[in-house]
Amino acid sequence: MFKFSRKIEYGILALQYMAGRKQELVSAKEIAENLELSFDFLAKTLQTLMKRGLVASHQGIHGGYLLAKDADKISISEIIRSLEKNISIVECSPSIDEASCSRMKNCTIRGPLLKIEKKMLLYLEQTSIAEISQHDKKTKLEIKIRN
Amino acid sequence: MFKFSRKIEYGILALQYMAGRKQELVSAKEIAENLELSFDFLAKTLQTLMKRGLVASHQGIHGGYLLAKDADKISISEIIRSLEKNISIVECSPSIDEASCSRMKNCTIRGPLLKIEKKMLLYLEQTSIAEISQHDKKTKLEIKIRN
DNA sequence: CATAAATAAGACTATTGTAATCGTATATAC
DNA sequence: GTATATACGATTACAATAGTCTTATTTATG
Repeated sequence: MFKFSRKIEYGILALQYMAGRKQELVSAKEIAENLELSFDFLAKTLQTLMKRGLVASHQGIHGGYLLAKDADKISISEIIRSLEKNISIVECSPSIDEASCSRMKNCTIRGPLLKIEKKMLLYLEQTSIAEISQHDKKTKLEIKIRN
Repeated sequence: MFKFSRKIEYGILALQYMAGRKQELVSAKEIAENLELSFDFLAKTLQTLMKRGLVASHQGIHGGYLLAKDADKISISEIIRSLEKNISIVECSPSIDEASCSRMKNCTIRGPLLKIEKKMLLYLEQTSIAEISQHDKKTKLEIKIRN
């Protein structure tokens, strides 16, 4: 549990890449080659981000993608929410009814867990693509995401 | 992604239950019946928590489990670390070598992600079973964890 | 000492979610 | 009209989690 999925990884990497080329159309192919990502998987990820309004696309020859808004307005939280069905750490939403969970009436831990979740999501909300890039430029960390 | 696994759910529920019966031996059967959990799955979870030193066990008739330390000394983070292989949100550890990831040399996001991770884990570290129980007594939230 | 009730532990299967791949359609610059 | 790009659905492969079952071991107690 608790791993960032490859979708999220690809999303963050691609958006960050695009942030470095403001306003320019960047093709999925270029991103995949430069970051050594699977083209197929990246393409699908970018298409999802497009549907969710994080990036804009342009079809046809010389087409590609660009950020739909400033990098400092795109939070990690928003990326996750765009790519995953559900960002919450607990499966039950506030709107769920009693029939779907027998523990409903006297569950003792959901409240506290939602509090934890709120804190974690707040931080993800506060961290933007711009910040990540900034951080990177400063520290020049050499690290990897996945084997 | 980002869901608490059933193991974690069971661990938190069981530890909280045991916290309410300080020093007493509580059988897995009792916990399973009262919280309506799968006995098999709970038993396995408790055995793991025992190996990790979070609970102590007593075999034989009238046997059971009890907390190995005070409820305010058991953090959510510790529970997760005890039950999952790896709590980190990124798969690459600081000790990993370049051969295992081609992006190693110029990965731009791991540093920032580790920073995010550190923040989240800090909060999980700061939240104890005792706090969760406390929270519950105050608020009497009626919620559930899973369908 | 026999028995019942409890934990300990490993093996196995099922289910689910994620990742990866492929084929085809559509748009568009030239 | 062709080459190159995105759009999108279908399908397969794989891995992690969840769930089940069996057997062994421990121990209080009559």
